[in-house]
Amino acid sequence: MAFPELFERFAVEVLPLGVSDGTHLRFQSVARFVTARAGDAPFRGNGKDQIAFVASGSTKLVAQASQGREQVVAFHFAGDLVSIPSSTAHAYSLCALEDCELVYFPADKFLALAQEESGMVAEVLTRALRALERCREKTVALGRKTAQEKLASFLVTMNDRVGAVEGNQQEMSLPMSRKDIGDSLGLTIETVSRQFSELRSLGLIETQGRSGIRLLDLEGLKARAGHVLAAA
Amino acid sequence: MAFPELFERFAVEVLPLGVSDGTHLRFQSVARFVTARAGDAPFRGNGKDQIAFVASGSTKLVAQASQGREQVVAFHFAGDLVSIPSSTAHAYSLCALEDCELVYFPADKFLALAQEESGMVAEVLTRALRALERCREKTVALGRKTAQEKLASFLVTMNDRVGAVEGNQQEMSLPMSRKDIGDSLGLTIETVSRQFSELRSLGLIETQGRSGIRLLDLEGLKARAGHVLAAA
DNA sequence: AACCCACATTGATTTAGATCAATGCACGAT
DNA sequence: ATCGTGCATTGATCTAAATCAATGTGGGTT
Repeated sequence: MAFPELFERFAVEVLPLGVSDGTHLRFQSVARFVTARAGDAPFRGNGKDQIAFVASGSTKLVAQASQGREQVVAFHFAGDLVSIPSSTAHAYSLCALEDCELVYFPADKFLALAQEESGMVAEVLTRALRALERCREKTVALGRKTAQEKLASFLVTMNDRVGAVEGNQQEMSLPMSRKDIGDSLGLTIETVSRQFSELRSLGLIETQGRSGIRLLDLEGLKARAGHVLAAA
Repeated sequence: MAFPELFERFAVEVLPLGVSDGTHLRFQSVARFVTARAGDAPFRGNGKDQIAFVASGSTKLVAQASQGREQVVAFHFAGDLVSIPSSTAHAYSLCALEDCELVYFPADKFLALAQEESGMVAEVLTRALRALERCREKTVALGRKTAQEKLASFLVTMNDRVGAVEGNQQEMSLPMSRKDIGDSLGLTIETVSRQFSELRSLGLIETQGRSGIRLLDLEGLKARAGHVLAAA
């Protein structure tokens, strides 16, 4: 995709309707366009906060802990806006799961420009609150769930986010490896694999190759995910 | 504290300078004022997102998982703004650690009003991004750290947030119990207690009664926290 | 179509932290 | 001041998941 088209995709998703041409142009002038191959880490924390828009493909935001341990903090798909912090207790890097097209902005300039258009800050705020909500749900899983509950809730969440394949509502193709899933759920590859096998033998899922997954019993999975809905 | 004073504290902290009188009044008209005693859960998820401002005291945001397991998603102190989600996979409740004064807003009305003043949305966005950053750091701890690293990073973080007692930079009084700390770090009370003892015997901290903690060696604690800073 | 290699699965063993069980102590109530 | 209760500490045992160790397999490459 050519750069102008890339930026247009960002504009359509994130800039509110009726944004002024001036703002539009100023955003474009601070944007940096990057294409990344699967496995690349096009961005590493470099002391300045950044904001990335995922125009196509999918990414993971990874934090490094000591001794080579890694924690996947979030996965992102086309249309997502990612805030990448830099002055935190852990180094973060954004990493492509599949080939990706990304639009980068320095966070300070992005936020300053956003303030020119009131609807724009609101849009970014909405997205930030959604990201916060997802992060909190992940916190619950990491802190208080068993391996099986973690994987079950992961699959239910991903089913919502990556959407259906070829019309079947409960069929999806996951771009991340077992290692990525483990690093996201605080588990090892082996435990993830064993839980996949377990869910398979319980008749809740079917796998096809390395990335194909069909949820045979969404309600059953939710029941095993340890969710507790708010009382009405 | 009387309600007008309570609201004023919110206005000073969150409303940007020079906000119009009209907006100021409209905010006040949708606000609900609540005082809570230590241990109270003045707010339980009820189907509508809410925003709470902590005027005084401190709170925890707790998510329920199945079988009575609880995860503390965040702690809050005077001056903090909390977003309380409702339609998530887990039921959340805000709970007072000490006697508290709170100002509640329905999230939809709060956000609509915020858009009347561009600086206001920006302020809320800044706070949301800070909350997101904290939540991500917590994710790293929960997913990839040992009990000792979890407690060490918790203490370092709290030292930043609750600040100093009586001039001593590294002395603080924590409002939360061992149970709360465990529910925040994904550990049991016993493990938290054992790690307190361990850090004590390593000469890194000193405890005084149930809530007093002195960090004797902040650098030593950070070294045991498993942090990995971004390379310059 | 056959090959290769990284990824995934399965099995055996170990271990960090949970659970079960007393004991100790802080701090508010009397 | 003392008392009693709930919180914290310490100890013994158990277990879910990690680690160590092969073996299998999907999917890209030639």
